[in-house]
Amino acid sequence: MRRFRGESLHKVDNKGRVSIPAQFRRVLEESDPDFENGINPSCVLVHSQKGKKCLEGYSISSINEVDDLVSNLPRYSREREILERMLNAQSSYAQIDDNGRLVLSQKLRELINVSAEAIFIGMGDKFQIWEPNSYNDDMQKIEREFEAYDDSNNPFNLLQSSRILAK
Amino acid sequence: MRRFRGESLHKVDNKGRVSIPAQFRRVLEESDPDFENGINPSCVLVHSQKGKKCLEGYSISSINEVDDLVSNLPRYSREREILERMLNAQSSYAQIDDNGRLVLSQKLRELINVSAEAIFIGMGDKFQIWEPNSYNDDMQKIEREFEAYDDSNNPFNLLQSSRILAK
DNA sequence: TAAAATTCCATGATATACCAAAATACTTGA
DNA sequence: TCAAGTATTTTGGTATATCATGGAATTTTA
Repeated sequence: MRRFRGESLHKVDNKGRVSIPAQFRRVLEESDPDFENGINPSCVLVHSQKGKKCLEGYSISSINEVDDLVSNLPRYSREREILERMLNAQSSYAQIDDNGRLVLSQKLRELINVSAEAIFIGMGDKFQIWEPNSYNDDMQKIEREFEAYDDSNNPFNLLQSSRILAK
Repeated sequence: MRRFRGESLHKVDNKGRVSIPAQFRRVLEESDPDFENGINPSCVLVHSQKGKKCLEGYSISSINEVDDLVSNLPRYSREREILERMLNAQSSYAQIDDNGRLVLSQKLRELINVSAEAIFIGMGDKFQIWEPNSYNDDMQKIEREFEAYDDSNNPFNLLQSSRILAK
């Protein structure tokens, strides 16, 4: 599976239109069955936690993966109700236009405080959309947090150990 | 399968007419066999859950799924009797008109305390209709409930853990 | 026949599709 | 390695279609 990688800054016009980074588009195309039929690919934008100043963009196959897990929970369970509210109620389809853009509604722009520019961040099987300054703040926060670890409990160790366990 | 996503606020006129969010209509069209024949799609409105001040709208295919589950229970069991009452007796067909609206009868409006406005909430394979203030209250309740979870039993873990298990 | 419900029509607002220029990246040949 | 030509991406502007909504006309019901 192709992954979302890298950072990419884009203009947002007054209608909310933004270009999706071309490489991201390749990922979305690869995982949207509609694309086969000559239709522009879609993605799903999720704003899961209030106070979180970014949107998360999922390819069709990765959002399906998440939704299928939710659908496997008992239909009228409280956990399912909560997850549907957090994931489905706080999300929207976004179809890419012929020029490779999607539109962020007024509401979405306000949620993440975006006006003239937005930055796209590759996160593997999803990507994030931030107002550039908010992103810098968040990135600094993450870097500080990372530096505070010592060698023994560095997050990278988690990769190392599960790899060993797997073999 | 296309899913109901997002929140959408609509006017209700004094005859009880409300527009269904256009994206919701697409979902209903996709799953109503009648739509093929040029007929406007229908949905089923259920108002069963105790104390819950909302209606739940099902697409034809998802209400069928629920009905099939009920049908699998022993024909004369008490549980089945109860569920038929809650799901079938407390529900109604609603056909969408040419302008994409449905009408909420006086009775339904009173049940959920709706007058001038109603908000539609995407919940995956169904949607909910709320009086806007009631919805805000309910959403706050869910957020508080969500925050009260600790890392070990957060509902999102249900997704995460099964995802790892699957691999 | 009056009230209620449904269908039909009209319109401003919103969102989508279409076209085109500017900017960037890629290819190829010397 | 460079440079010219080509293709792709990003971006702006405009036209078109769809949506949400209100009101009138028609049908149904009691």
